Amino acid sequence: MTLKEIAQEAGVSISTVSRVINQSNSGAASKEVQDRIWEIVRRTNYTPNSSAQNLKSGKTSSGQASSHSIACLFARKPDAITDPFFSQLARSIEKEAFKQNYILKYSFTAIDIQHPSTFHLITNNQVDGVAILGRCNKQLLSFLKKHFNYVIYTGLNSLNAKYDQVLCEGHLASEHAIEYLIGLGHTRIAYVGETQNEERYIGYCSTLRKHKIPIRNDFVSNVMLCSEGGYRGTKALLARTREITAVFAPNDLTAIGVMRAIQEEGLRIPEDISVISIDDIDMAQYLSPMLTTVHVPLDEMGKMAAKTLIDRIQGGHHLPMKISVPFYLAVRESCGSPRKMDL
Amino acid sequence: MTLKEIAQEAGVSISTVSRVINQSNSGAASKEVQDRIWEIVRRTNYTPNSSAQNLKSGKTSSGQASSHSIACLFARKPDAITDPFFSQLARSIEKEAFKQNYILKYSFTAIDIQHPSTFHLITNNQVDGVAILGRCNKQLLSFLKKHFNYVIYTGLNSLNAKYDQVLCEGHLASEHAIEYLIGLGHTRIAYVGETQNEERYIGYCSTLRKHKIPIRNDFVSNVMLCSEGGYRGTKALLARTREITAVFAPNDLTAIGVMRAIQEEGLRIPEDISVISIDDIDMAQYLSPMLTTVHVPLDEMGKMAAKTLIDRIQGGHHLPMKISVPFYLAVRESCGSPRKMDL
DNA sequence: TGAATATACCCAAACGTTTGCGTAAATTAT
DNA sequence: ATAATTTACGCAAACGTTTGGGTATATTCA
Repeated sequence: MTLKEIAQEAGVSISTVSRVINQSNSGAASKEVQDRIWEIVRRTNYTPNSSAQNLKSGKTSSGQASSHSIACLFARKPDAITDPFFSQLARSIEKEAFKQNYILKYSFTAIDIQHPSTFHLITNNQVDGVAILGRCNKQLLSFLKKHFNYVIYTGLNSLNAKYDQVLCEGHLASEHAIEYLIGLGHTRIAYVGETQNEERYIGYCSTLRKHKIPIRNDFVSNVMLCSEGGYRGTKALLARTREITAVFAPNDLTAIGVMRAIQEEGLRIPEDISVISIDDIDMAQYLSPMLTTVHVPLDEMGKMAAKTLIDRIQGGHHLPMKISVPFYLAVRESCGSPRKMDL
Repeated sequence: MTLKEIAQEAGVSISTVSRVINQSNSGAASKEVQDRIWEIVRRTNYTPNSSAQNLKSGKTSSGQASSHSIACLFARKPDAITDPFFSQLARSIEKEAFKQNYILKYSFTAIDIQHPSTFHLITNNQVDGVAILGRCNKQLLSFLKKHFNYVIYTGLNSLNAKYDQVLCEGHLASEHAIEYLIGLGHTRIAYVGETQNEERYIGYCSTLRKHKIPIRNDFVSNVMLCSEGGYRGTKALLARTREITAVFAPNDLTAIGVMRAIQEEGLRIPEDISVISIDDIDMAQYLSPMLTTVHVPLDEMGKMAAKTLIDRIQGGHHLPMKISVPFYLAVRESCGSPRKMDL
């Protein structure tokens, strides 16, 4: 079904049909004609050909055509989508976007965004804006800068002030967690997770420093942020030293592996070693012991991200906004005071 | 950059540029002209406007234009994307598709696929094929039937023989798990998970029946497939009866909640109650106790799904294929023999 | 009653491609 | 040397929309 066919059947011109369907008031049609057109539209299940729409309205040189759609880019690592932190974020972004009549058009994960075919799709003004989930490197950033007017960083602090951001301030979240441990009496706190470009690690360091607690190299295991990483890192850590009384993992996924490794070594959580992390993914409260973790309001973040991005697209604001979400410590079972003999 | 501009700069006609770029030999150009054109293309980073391409080549009535892209539809429930089973599947589909120069264009999760705006996007021949993740209802199915030539079911048995399928036979996986429990000596095996339209539940029932073990209503908790569901279902179950010696959960996510509930009641796994499930998501082996579960080769499934769908798109086969992936039991720590007194 | 305005419509150009057809010039065959 | 063929291109239509600029007819105002 095309406008032409509808026009023929309704006995009017194509322009009239177009205007009626798009409700552009400029050249209104009579109630009669409108009804006739809508009847045909509904009966034939007509849907506009978006290629034609885009082609027509996508002015190459000046304005962008609005496709009422946005994209999600999992920038951090290839399988970010399998990290609940990001997939939950994507889900809530989509939900909110949908509410506002935008759709989540692409959500790329394991692919190289700069591959020619992707490049095509992305650059043919097919999406109005992009939400970057996770940090992205310089190269990717400059690529995006070139091709998108509307970009928002979601999830992690990007250290880039040019675009909107909805983020969880990693160093603050870490501080929250570490302060809690210190409050319980811990001083020998290990770190298991990525250390490079990881502000959650920076928060770990700065908070210890603040309390004049030296950062010991043998207390730090640099591993990838996943259960396996947590497991391996902790195994190595415990092979190195048994002095620690607590482990801080930068995310829950890692903490799961950390806990496993500790328990496998015959140690108890929290009696022998406390475990704390950040994120509070759905399953955190169903682990044994229930994970004490800094709750990051993922759904709220996603919602805010979508709102902000769409507002920006619609010209609602022009200066880069930086929205930090609040978090709180979900105190559960995996942390306790260190035993006397440890102190 | 448009063909027109390139043509101008190269001093040739648009048609020539188009033909050179698309390497359609019909009206070849001289080596000289070709070089000149390609030089401009590369220098200016020209990318064809896919809207125009689609518009032109997407014959409404006859053949479809190939966009070298596919879509993923999370059909089962709104937040399927946060279930590692599905997100891992999506990831591997994308990976393989990308290898074959297809891209994963849309992946809808929490949205109503039949909403007008989505409908538009989907039906404007913007994707070559669709991979449905999870089971989908009649309504959705007939919708898809109408609008897509190429559809593949991935993950779960769809009981529909018209389309390609790459699946894990749920009842067999269940049988695998239950047989193992029975082999260990269990007879009082509970089920915690969805019961409607759930073939993993069917497998649970049929395997028990096969062994002449009656299916007790009070051993079955009908809850949603997530950690919370597992937790609540098991809590209710244990409030009802303490006779059970094992719990079968249809997926790992649910099993996490099941384990938590059991441990919270002061019972030990596997000494007091064994827990078994299906999927073997990444973190299954980092739980305490390590989860004994039926390993489903998700990466292989996704890979096969993408391969099959693309092969179908390219006309490689025409009859619906049904590919079942093999699975094996990953025996770990969460199952043991029931204590003597239980028997 | 005539002029101004509003209503209800249509025409046609444009968006960037692809492609059938046409046609000169260059090459080959006879 | 002429005819037949090939090579190397250009012209223009078409895909389905949107939209600026029309033009009749109908309504309102002075």
